[in-house]
Amino acid sequence: MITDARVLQPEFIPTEVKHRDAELNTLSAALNPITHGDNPDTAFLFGPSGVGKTCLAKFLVEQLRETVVDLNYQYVNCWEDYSRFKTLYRILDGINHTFDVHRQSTPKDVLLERLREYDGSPYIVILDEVDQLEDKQLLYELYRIRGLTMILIANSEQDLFASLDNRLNSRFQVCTRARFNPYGNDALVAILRDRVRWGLKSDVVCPDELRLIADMAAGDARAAIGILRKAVQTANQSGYNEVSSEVIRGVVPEAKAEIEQRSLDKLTDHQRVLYDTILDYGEIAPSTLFEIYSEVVENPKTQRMVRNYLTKLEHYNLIISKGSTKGRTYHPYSP
DNA sequence: CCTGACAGCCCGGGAGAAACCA
DNA sequence: TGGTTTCTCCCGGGCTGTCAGG
Repeated sequence: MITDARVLQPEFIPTEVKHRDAELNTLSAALNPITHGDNPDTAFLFGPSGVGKTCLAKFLVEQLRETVVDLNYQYVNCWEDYSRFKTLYRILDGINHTFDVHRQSTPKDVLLERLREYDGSPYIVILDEVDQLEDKQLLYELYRIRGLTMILIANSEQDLFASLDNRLNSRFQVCTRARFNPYGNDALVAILRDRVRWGLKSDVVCPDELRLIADMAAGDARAAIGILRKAVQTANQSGYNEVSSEVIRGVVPEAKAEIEQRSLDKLTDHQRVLYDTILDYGEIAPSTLFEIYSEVVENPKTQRMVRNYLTKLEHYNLIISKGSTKGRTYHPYSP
C-alpha cells in the first residue's frame, strides 16, 4: 500500500512547492542578493500553522544552496530552543563553531562574540516560531552580524511586533514580509494528491476521500497530511487495500491529538496534573486549581511556580485564560 | 484576588586551577 | 616531573518571595 512513507512525514520537503507562487517570489527576491555575494535583508513569514511557511523557507534555502557555493544554513525552532543561550548555541552549531563551547562555564556572551567573529561563507538562519523566543533582544544582535541572514517565522504579525521594542520595530519595518493565508480546499486536495502519488500505490485513496480529508483539515496542510498518514496506517493494519471515508472519519480525532501530543510530551508531571485538571473541569478558578493540584501531587510546588507553569501551558496553546484579574478562569484550549 | 516583573537563592555540572602523589 | 584527583568558580535553569497594579 505504501511505497514511500517519507512523503507522509510532517517534515518532508517536496522538490517543488505549489500554490505559493506569490510568497515564493517575494521571498526569493528578498534573498536574491546572496547569489551576488551581498547581504540580504531579514525576511518575515507570517501565517497560521500548516500553511507551508517552514516548508517554503527550507525549500528556498535548499534551492539557494544549488546556486551559491558554500552557503551555510541552520534551522532553529525557537519553540524548542527558546532561551538566548540555546538559540545561539544552535546557530553556532550550524557553522560548527560550538567546539569547546559547553553548556556551563562559558562566560556570558562568548557565543555571541564567536558569532561576530565568524567571517566564513554567507549564513542563513531560519528562526521558526520566533515569537516563542524569550529574549527578543537577541534578534537585534543577530541582525547586526555581518554575513548572517535571518528568515523569521511566526504566526501573528501583530503579536510579534508588539513584543519587539521600538528599535527592533523600526529596523524590521522595512524588511520583506510574506503573509500566508490558509490553503483553500482545492489546494489542499492538490497537495494531498501529490503525496499520494509519490508515496502510495495507485487506487489506495480516491479523489472523494482526499476532498473529505481536506474538509476535515480546514486549511491546515499539516493536519491534512497527518490525517492521511493515520488513515493509511489504520487501513493498512486492518488489511484493507484502500482508504475508506469511514476510516478517515474515525481517524480525525486521533490525528489531531497527535499534533497536540508534541506539546504534551514536553510537560513535567506537575504541569501535566495541572493540564489534566483543567481538562477535567473545563473551567476552573486559579485558587481551586491550586487546591486540587496540591492534593493530587506529592510534593506540590508553590503558587508562584504553578503560575509559571500555567503561563507556560498557555504559551503552548494547551490552555487559555479568561478574565484579567479577579474573575480569571482557565480553560482547555480549543481552536 | 490574581497577575507579571523582578531579584535572588540553590543546584547540577563542567572547566581550569590547585593540590597531591609516585 | 608528569599524571591524577580534588577544589573552586561560574553558568544556566528551576524555584521562590516580594511588590506594584488591575
